[in-house]
Amino acid sequence: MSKIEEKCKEKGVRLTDQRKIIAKVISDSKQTFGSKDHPDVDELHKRATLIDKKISIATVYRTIKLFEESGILIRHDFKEGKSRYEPTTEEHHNHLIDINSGEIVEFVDKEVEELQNKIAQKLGYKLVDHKLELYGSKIKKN
Amino acid sequence: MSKIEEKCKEKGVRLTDQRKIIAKVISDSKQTFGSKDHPDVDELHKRATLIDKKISIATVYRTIKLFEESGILIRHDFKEGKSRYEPTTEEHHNHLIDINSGEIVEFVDKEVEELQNKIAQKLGYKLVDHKLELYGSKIKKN
DNA sequence: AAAATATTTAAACTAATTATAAATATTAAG
DNA sequence: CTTAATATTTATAATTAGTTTAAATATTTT
Repeated sequence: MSKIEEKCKEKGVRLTDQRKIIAKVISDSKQTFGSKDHPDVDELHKRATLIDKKISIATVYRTIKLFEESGILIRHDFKEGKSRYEPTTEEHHNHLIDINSGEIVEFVDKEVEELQNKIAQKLGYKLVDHKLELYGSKIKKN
Repeated sequence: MSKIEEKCKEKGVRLTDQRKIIAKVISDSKQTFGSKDHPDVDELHKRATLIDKKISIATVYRTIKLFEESGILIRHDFKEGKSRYEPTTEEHHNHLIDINSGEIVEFVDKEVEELQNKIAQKLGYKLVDHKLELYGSKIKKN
């Protein structure tokens, strides 16, 4: 059973066949593609239909939304228009997006996290969510 | 003449009546509403029609795009779906979005800027663009 | 002032996403 | 277990933000 399936049980989300498939697809994205993945809805649908060719795009959208609301996965709206998804990880991380290839590099930086909290507090706010995205191009070594 | 009109001249963007109106609306957004504003296209259109009720939404979209490409204004894609706009400022700044009211607080933090550069470099990238958004709720004082 | 070029308008079109109604599957009650 | 009640899925229609197009208007060039 995938980690996402476990989480569904925890959160009381009923697991239908379709949801199991979508859960597996998302789970696998991290496993087999590594942190470079983060598929969009079309890609999730495409991968899901490899398992069950009858699954509809509407179900993918609905399930993704359900999973997001249950904190099972995270949606990202990078600068490209389409949303991209990844399973929720224990540790919060940020993203660097390669502007040439679209590849994603994940990183964690404690300093940044602390700084963000400090800033919010100074402005009189309680930090609820935050987004740090770096866009860059690869430095070639010689 | 508004600052944005001046910039258009600099960049060689021809100023039609409609563009002048839209330029004024954006200029005024910072002036009269302060940093809390950042209107979306609908709001820009609404304000523009107060000056000329014949101006079409397509022109607003086209002009906004033109202004953005000329570096005259900045588009933001916060978590709400619609893009919101502000005139380009000399100094780069970040945004804290009030999740309850949609209000925006702008802030500058040198430490954050430096940190971002350092992180990108460490990952082997040249930082081209970056986005830091904090989402928070107001702390009530007692 | 006429010809060439650019912009605007209104309306049609896209792409991503959401809602709806009928069909199918799941759960609960007898 | 078998029917009624509830939830989910499918296919399709609707919606929303944004873009494109063709005809009308305006601006610039000659």
